[in-house]
Amino acid sequence: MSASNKLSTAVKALHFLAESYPNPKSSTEIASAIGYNPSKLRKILSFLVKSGIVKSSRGKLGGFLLERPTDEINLQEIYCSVEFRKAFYLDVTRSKRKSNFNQQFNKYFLNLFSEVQIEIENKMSKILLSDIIKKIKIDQSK
Amino acid sequence: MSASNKLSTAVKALHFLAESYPNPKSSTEIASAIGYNPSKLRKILSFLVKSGIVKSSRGKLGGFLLERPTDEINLQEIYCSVEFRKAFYLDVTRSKRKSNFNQQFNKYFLNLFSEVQIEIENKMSKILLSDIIKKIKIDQSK
DNA sequence: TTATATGTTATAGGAAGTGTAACAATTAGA
DNA sequence: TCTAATTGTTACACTTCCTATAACATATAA
Repeated sequence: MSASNKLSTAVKALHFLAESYPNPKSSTEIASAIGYNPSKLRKILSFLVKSGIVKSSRGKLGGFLLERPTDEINLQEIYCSVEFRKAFYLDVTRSKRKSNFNQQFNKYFLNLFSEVQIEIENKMSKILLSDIIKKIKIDQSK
Repeated sequence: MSASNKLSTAVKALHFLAESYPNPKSSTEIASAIGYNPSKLRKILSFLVKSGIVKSSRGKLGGFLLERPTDEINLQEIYCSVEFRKAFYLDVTRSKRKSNFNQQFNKYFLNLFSEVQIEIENKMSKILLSDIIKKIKIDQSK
C-alpha cells in the first residue's frame, strides 16, 4: 500500500476520542497523547469529519468528538476516509509505453485486482472500532 | 501497497513466456514485447528464477523459460517472488516517538492486519497463471 | 576466442511521504 | 466588540522510495 501510517494514526485518535467521550478534545491534546504532529493530525481528522465519523467544532472550547458509537464504525470506512487509494491497487498510470496489448492487459489486471480488493473490503468492514478497543484493553491488562 | 508495477510486469513476462514455450526468450525480446526496460526486467526475472517459476540459461542462445506448467503457478507466489513487502502491510517502523502505548498498539495492529493479509493470500493463491492467460485470450477475441 | 546472454551494481531524476510552520476562518466568552 | 483559542488549509524543506537507464562482471554456445 501506502498502508498505512495514516490508518493507524486515525484509529489511535479514534480510540483516544472514544476513551474521553463525551468531552471534545483538541488536535493538540490528541496529538500529544498518541505522539503525532498536530497539523498532520488535523488533516487526518478533517477527513474523518467529512466522512461523518467525527464531529468538529471550531473556536474556543472547540475540538473533536465521535459522531457515532464505536460499534457503528468499522475499519473499512476509516480506511476509505483517510486513504485515497484502494488497499490493494495496481498502479498502471506510470507505464510510459502504451501499446494496445498493454492497455488491454492492464484493464484485465485491474479487474483481477478488484476481486482481491472486494475480499479485503469485506474483511475490513467486519472489524469494528469497538472490537479494536476491546482488544487493546485486554492486551493492556496482561 | 507498492502494488504493483512489478507484479503486473512479472505476469506480462510470464504470459509472453507461456505463449512462446518451449523456446527460451531473451530479456531484450521480452522487454520489447511488453514495453519495459530490459535491465529492470532482468532483475524481476531473476527473482522468478530464484523462486523456481522460471528457468534461465546464460550465454549465447540463452534466455528465460517457464519452469512449470501455467496451471501450477499462482498469483500469490508470483507476488511473493517479486515483491518484498506483504500486499497489505502496516508501516510502523517510521514513527519517531515510541511510547509504550504506541508500541503495544502497533503490535496489536500488526496482528489485525495479518488477518487481512491471510485473506488476500488465500484469494491470490487461487488465481492461476493459466486462468489469467485464458481470460486475456477471451478479452482479446472480443 | 568471440559473441551474446544473464546477473548485478550504480546513478541521476522524479514522485511521494514526513514533519513542521504559518495563516485564514471561525467561535465562545469577557 | 475584542480577544484568545481552535479547526482547516497551504506551503516548504527534507527524506525516502521508485523509475529508467547505463555499465560491467560472469557465464556459455559455437
